[in-house]
Amino acid sequence: MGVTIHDVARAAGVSVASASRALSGRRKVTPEVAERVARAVAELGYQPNAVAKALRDQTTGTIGMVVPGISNPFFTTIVEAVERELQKSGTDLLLCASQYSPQVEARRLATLLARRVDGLIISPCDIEASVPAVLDAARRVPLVQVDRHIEGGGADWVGVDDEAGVTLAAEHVIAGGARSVSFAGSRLVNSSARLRLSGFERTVARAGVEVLPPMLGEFTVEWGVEAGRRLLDAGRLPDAVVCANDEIAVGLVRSLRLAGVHVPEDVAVVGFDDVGHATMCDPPLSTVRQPVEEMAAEAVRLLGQVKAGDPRPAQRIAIAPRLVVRQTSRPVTAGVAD
Amino acid sequence: MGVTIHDVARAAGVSVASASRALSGRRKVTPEVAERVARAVAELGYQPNAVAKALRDQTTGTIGMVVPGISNPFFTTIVEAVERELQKSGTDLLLCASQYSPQVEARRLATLLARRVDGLIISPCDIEASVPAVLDAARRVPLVQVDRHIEGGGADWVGVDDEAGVTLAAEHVIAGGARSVSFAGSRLVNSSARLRLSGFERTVARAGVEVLPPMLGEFTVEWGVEAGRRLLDAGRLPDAVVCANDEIAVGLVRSLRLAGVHVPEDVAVVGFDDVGHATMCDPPLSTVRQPVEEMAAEAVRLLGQVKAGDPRPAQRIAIAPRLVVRQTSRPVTAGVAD
DNA sequence: ATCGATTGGGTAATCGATTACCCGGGTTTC
DNA sequence: GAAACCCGGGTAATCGATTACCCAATCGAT
Repeated sequence: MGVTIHDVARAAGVSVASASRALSGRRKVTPEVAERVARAVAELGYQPNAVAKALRDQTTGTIGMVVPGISNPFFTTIVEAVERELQKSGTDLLLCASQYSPQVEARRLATLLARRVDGLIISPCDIEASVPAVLDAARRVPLVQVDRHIEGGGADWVGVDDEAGVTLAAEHVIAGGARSVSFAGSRLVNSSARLRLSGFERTVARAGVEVLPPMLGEFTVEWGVEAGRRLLDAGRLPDAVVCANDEIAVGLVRSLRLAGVHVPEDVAVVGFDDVGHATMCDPPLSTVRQPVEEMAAEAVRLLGQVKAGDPRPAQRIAIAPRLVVRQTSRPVTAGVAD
Repeated sequence: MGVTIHDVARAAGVSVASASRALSGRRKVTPEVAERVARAVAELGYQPNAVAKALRDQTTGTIGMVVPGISNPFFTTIVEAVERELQKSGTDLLLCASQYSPQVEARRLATLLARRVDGLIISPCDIEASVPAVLDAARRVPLVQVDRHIEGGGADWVGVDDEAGVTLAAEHVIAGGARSVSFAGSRLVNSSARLRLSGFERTVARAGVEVLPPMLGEFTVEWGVEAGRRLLDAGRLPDAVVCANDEIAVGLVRSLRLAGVHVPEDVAVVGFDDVGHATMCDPPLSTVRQPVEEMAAEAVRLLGQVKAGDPRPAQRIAIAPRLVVRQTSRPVTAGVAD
């Protein structure tokens, strides 16, 4: 079924070396040979076997990527950006989803390594449980983490400055007049969840506003809805809620409005990520924009620099996020606050 | 850097054949040998090279999947379902996005074939332009199309019965009292776009209601918004709009409501797909549910049956969709319809 | 005691592309 | 005119895992 370079060489009446050289152009051949090889290739429909090439060259021209889930638009946005970036160097992407499970994640890493990817980009699903698999992989091939990261400084990382992001969000609602604030986030199983909460707490403490206990669940719309319900049940609403991502914010806004609460008049809401659906929800969501394109470019660039098991101290590149004020928070114009 | 089975054999003091047999269990070895090989593997951190295995076995244990884009939640849902299904047989998925471009699609297919995937699952982005690449690929490896398909019967296909789906949607709004209807869909570059329009036209013609000219753009929220604007500009609204997917429906509902039009009282809207955001938009969207999980299972099953370049006539498996009535259309209760 | 069968282990071929190495013929240079 | 050099082409080693094939040892049966 497979036509090999031997078949091409035979059909062209030359040796496999000549055929290979004619195809790769890595050594000169006479126009005559080039011509006959080209004709043979066309006739036989020859397509080089990348598996054999990979074995011989000890490089596959692929990099593996592991993200928690591909139904989360934030991750698909990163994936697309990474793919675009890799395309420039003719590298292919092997994409895997860990399904938010450290066990699945470890298996995915193992098969990617078995397939001898030239590098790995990963967003580890658990700040603690992902550690051994990630460090082990980093020892074998160049690896960079993107967005989420494991604890300790064992591997390079590119992401947004989470703490700076929530600080922007919190200061924004406080500047808009909020005197009591709450936080709707995720259980602290990954780095984003932790840093966004800690950044929030630090900022509000400094500002001296009243802080309601944080609500921690999942990074989903459903959890946002549930968080809204809890606020309503508590009988007293904060002036503003800072959310750890857009999904939560969307759910929160929906459940508040369903109960007749006005957003942003009664409660201001700010999300995080600004991918996809922030603009299309109603009203459009104020949020903190992650510079996904830059992160992807930076991750790929960094991947090209790191070597497997490099003893050099790991780099952490935190890109500054940007606040995007839409309609779930009060715009701050000089002197208008409150 | 790479530890091979030779290293393991040496460390265990046995031949590579014994090491290989101890690992695969495909022939018996003495407990003594098994034990020493196991210890050597653990000590050296040996991990079999899947590239070499693939070359030798002439099978990679991977199948390739090409979808138009991974930011479309419908495709990611299918991808996840396929991945789950393949996991059962230990097969890995190589996922590629064609970015809605037949050229990119052809390139992706070529690299997947070069990497010697054992099979292909594809949702071709263009009903015409995708034909040569898809047929060529089908000649080389087992291939099944999912959801979208190319024209002509050249390759197997699994998907939803698009015409039956829009028929359900159209009959539903007509039963709900609509006397004038419109269709918001996509330009006819792929099979879904064509079949959904033709199914709509057939149904409304049969029902004898007034039909406004169809609006054809993209499968996006933005186009839905634009379609809503066009309806408003036209000065006269239909009683119902059937949309070719949920994104369009979401955008349409938003732009109508923004203009003060009541949904479903003034205009009923029905979408198509029922993945992800149909439930979380406001109000929740009535739509036609695609049985994604079944489609994925069926596609994988079919892939296991087809052989490359099989002269057997291609199969087309159309799964029946189901109407899900939520709140953008009037529920039909006996005797209540207008 | 001897012959055939069984069992477990080792050697080397295999998959397909690349390339180190070698060779022969033509040029150039002193 | 001979030595040194290119230049283009061919042969075979290489990457790592698997396994066809061969061999020696052991066992059971006659």
